[in-house]
Amino acid sequence: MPETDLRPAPPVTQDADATAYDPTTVEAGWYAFWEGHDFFRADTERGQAQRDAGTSPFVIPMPPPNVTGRLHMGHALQDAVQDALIRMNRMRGVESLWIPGMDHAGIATQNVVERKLRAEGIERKQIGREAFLEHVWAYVEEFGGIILDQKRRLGASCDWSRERFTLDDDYNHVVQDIFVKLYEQGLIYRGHYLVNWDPENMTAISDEEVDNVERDGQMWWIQYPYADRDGHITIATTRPETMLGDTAIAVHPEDERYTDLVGQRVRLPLTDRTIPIVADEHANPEFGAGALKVTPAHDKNDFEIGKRHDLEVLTIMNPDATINEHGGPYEGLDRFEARKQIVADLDAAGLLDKVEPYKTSVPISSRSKAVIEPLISRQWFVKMQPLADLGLQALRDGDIRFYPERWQNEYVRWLDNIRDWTISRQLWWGHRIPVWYYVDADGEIDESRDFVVSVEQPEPGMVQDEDVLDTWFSSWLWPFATLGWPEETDDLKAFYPSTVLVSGYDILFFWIARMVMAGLHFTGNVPFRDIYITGMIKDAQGRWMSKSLGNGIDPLDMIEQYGADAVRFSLNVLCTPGQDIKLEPSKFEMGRNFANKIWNAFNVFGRFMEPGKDYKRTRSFDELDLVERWLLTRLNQTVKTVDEAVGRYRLNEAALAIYDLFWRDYCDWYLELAKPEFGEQMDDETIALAIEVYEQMTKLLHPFMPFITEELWHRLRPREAGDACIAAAWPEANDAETDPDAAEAFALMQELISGIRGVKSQYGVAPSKPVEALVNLAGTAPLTETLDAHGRYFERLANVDRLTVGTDLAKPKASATVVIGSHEVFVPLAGMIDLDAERDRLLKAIEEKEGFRASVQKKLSNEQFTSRAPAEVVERERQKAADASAEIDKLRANLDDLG
RNA sequence: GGGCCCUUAGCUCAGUGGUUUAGAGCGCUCGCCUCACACGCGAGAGGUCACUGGUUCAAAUCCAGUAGGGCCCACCA
Repeated sequence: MPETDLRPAPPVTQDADATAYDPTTVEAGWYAFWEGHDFFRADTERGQAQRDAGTSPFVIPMPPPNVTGRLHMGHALQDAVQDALIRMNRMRGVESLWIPGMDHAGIATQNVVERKLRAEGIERKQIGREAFLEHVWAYVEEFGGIILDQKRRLGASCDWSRERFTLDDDYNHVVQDIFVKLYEQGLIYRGHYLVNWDPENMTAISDEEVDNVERDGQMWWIQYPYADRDGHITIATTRPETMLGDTAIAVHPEDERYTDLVGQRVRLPLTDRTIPIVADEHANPEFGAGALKVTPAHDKNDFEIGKRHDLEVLTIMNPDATINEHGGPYEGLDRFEARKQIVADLDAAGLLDKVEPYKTSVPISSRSKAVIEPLISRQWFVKMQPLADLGLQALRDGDIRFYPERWQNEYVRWLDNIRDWTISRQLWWGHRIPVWYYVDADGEIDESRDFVVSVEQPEPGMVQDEDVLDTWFSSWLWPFATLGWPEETDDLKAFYPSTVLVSGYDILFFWIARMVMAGLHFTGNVPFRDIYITGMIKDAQGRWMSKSLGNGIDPLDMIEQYGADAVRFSLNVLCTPGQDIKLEPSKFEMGRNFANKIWNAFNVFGRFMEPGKDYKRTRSFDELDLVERWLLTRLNQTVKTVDEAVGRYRLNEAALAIYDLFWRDYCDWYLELAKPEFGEQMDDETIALAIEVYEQMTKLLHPFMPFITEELWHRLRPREAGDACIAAAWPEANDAETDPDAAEAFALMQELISGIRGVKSQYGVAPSKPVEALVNLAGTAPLTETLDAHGRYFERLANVDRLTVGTDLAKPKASATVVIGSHEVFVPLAGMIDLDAERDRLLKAIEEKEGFRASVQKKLSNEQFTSRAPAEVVERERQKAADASAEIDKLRANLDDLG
């Protein structure tokens, strides 16, 4: 063999009894073969040439998985879809690029390493930033990237030569560059604001990283005594501990109960402070006591009220959510401890009016699951409105398109209500914020001097901002940063914008919408034209798969058990765009069984092939046998169906169409007729046709089941070293080899044969027992000839040893009858016919037909229908009624005949 | 509070440019180790397409509403 032939050795032939397909050996070798031949690598020059010629290369940016992640079913689903699209387009001759890579995943990765170090007795803070980051890098070196190998197991044909990591040096540079640009454009600003503070990770997070969870809580009604006279005002709160930071009471300006109290002061219980009562529209007279405690430093609405009334903003918590020095006796207590204590103290002081159960929605950090504490803090933000406008405009202009379309509503809704993005994170693992500060004599940041925004250190001695950027601040650049932007690289010119993004709806806001905005803002172009939203994988009960529930299904277990091809095929069949998938392992049996079918079907002709011989058909289409012309017709129809379905991103429809073609048409009908009898040989012409169609189906199936198809590709014919299924030309529908008449004739024979089989089954005649059959056609001579010439079909498929075809055949005594349209089949069953059973059978058939005819006639008797519906439709209905009548007549005549 | 999705055979789901007798996989029934495949072959049973009303010649499909399930966003403390 030539040196460049990297084909794996064929799997050891299994022994005669073990006929089930074993994917393990077949799937082991081909990935190296593909990679070795560089089939995954997109060629920039070819891509550019295609773009110049007006055809865009086909490009998918792979959603980069977390560097420390493991493959889960969601990845497997999306990869199965993406790889199918990539392979299909590559076979079509479109330069195709699937860009792989990984995300540094700031908080997630830092947490993993922090936990690991803690288990070893090492605290992050003790060893310091630099040492900690060394640990993280070491961890990433050792355990990172496993997920990419797992994708290889699935057969993902991504271009590894273009692999990127969001924390690579050059990527890091791009991120920092972007920060500087946005700052200079006035789209990044720094400020003290109330942010979502995660006390567990001790960092700010964005609004999108907060989940609101409904919980059973309590509402406490608390008395605040007036400062200057007797009595009190009662407020209701779900968070009594925050009262330590109250700086006002608010009542509605038109709330008559309180109008004369506005401007007076109350004594804040448990502290020695007095605070004013202010009038603010935000207080709802209908809710609670109508009076509202105002804690500007720990509540978003209160913060706004505070601004309106120029109230003091008093932060009472430390970053770890313990009470700070403003909490007096409660200093040092955790916020929930403090709550208990404060409630107890209020109760003791007689200031607690009542406590009632109350459902509240609690903000939870999606990262740590800790309860978010709104906290004033100095952070960096991106001003989003100008970017959102771009994103909305792109959709309006039709520059991006969602599949399924309804997801654009979510996209629009989010962008319409866009809020500024908190991008700074108090972490160490991530892209350092490119901002520099002057230091004073004590080495502290000199707040009196302006900071400098710059990638490089502007002056010796300046210190860089300690914080890093939100992970998504790097991910949103993925589609163009991976292609070399901001350099005008050849890759960028050839492969940007990409074609389609395949992702789940869970990251529509986090990632997809932001990529659109970044693409538009920085490159002036959308990052991708199509957005294919997949559903999410759920367990059999419809619950999210999670570690804590232990209900996850590991794709690698499934690959081991069923094979990668089976997993990929099944996932593609199950995947209706935008719809969640309830998954259980048994779902993969469909794919496994199919792979087994494919494998075994090859043997039907494979065992007759001479090694090394290239079988080529010499017969023209017209010279082919009827079933062969039918098969080619079905093949060509299926190619059209597949192309059409894939054009709408309906890979499930495409996969099922090929499945049907292969199993129902090719195996169940064609092969059953093509395979030789007993010890006979298969002639070369038959082998050639069997191979030809099988080869075409191999190509159609390759995007879904790359391994088994590649294996069989090399068994079908002698192949040159570089000849591979992955690089084969995608089938094109051949109208010259499509014969609707043959298809129709064969379809009729299928019905007749099924009818005869049905009679035999009904009367308990063994399928292997030969029977006689008379086909009484409704008077068309050419059809008679056709059927007559193909008695062999009836013999092979229904064991009809004597077939009579005619137009005026008399029904033999003691025959069972099947009526197909206006045609009849008589099956003489002397001695076996059960008159009562036959009568029942015919009666049932009559009943069904009459029901059908009645519904058609009802339509026809409606004058509105006949006058208003298109003539063509009415005619079709008339024909249906006439056909049904003819069939019923035939059935009745046969019934009468029974006596 | 606003919005979206789902409800089709025992189970899991396709199908909604309106018009053949609504499909698949699994399960079920009957018969088959028919020399490619029991991960298989043949033949069957099984559905008033959640409910109500409307539009239409014609509705599983379009519109309105109702019920049940799920999700997203907002959040009057």
